[in-house]
Amino acid sequence: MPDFERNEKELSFGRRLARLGAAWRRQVDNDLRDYGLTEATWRPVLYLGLLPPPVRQTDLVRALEIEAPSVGRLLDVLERRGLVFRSPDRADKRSKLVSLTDKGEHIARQVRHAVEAVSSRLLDGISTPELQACYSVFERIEANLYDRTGASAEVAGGPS
Amino acid sequence: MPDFERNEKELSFGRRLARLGAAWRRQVDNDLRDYGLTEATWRPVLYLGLLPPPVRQTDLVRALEIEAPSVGRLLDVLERRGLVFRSPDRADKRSKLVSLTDKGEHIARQVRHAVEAVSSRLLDGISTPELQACYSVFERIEANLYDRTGASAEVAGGPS
DNA sequence: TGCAGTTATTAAGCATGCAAACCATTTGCG
DNA sequence: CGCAAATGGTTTGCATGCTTAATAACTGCA
Repeated sequence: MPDFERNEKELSFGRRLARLGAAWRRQVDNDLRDYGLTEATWRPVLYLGLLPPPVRQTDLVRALEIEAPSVGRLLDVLERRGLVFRSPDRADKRSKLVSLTDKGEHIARQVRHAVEAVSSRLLDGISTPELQACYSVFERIEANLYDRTGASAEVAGGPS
Repeated sequence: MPDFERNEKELSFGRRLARLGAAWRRQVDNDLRDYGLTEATWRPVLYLGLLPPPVRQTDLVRALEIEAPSVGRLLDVLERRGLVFRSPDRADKRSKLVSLTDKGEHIARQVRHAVEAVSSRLLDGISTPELQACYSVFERIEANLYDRTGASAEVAGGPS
C-alpha cells in the first residue's frame, strides 16, 4: 500500500464510514433494481410500510432524515409510478397524508425483504458483542459531534 | 423511542454508517467554509497535497474514489478559482497533469489541519482497541460485500 | 378576536454523484 | 507493421441531496 494511502486510512475514519454506508446502500439497490426502484426511492416506500398511519409528509421527513423538498420530489415520482397517493388531511389543511397503494404495499414487502437480506448477509460472521462495540463507538462519535456544535440536528435525531 | 425507530435501528447498520459518514464530512466542511471550499471541493486539494507528483487526473480518480467526470468538473471549478492548474503530459498526450498553485498549496495545508482536527475531536475518548474492533468489523463487512458480488469495485479499492 | 410566529408543502436553483457516449491517444498482439 | 482493445478526458443528461424563499394554514397569546 502506498504511503499516502496508509496515511489517509489513519486520518479518515469518517471516509471509511461514508464509503461503507454507500456500498451498503448499493447492495440493497441492486436487489431492488428489478422493481424499478433506483437509489433512494425505496426508502420512502419502506418507511410508509413501517410508520403508523396516518403519515404526513412531515412524518416522512423526520423518518427519512432528508429535507422536506427532497421528500416532496420523491413522492412525486412514486405517485407517478402508482406506488403511493396523497390525500388531504381533514384535521390540518396544510398537510397531506401519504399512503401506499396496493401495488405500493406489495413492493414495500419486497423492500423489507431486500433490506433484511442485505443486512443479514453483510453482518454475517460478526458477533453481537462486536456489533455492540461498534455501536458504542458510534455513540461516542455522535456525542463528540454534538459537543461542539450544540446543534441537535448535526446528526439527525440527536443523542438518544 | 417509537417502535418503528427501534426496528429501523436494528435493521439498518448501514443507515447508521452513511449518516455518521455524512456528519463527519459536514464537520470538515464547516471548518473549511471560510476558505470557500464547499462540500467535496476540498478533497481534491487534500489529495493533490498528498499524492507524489506528477499527478494525472486518473490518479485523482483512483485516490478520490469518484468517477472521472466528477473529478473533471471539480478540477474545472478549482482551476477557475486558481487553486490548481492543468498542464500537458509530455509522456502521454491523452493525459493532463494536475498541480496545486501556490494559493492551492496554502489551502491544502489548511485542509490537512481541518481534517486532522476533526478526526481527533470526533475520535476523542475512543481507545485504540475500540477503534480496532470497529476496523475489524468494517473489514468483515467489506469481505461480505465482496463475497457475493465478486466485483473488486464494490467497495472501491477492494479487499486489502 | 386578531395578529405574530410557527409549521406543512411546494418552487427554484445549486452542488455532487453517476452512467453512457464520444474523441484522441497509446498499447499490445497477430 | 497495423488494427483492435484499453485508457485518459470531456460532454451530456439524470438522480438526489441541500438551501432559500413563497404560500397557505394553524396556534398561542395579549
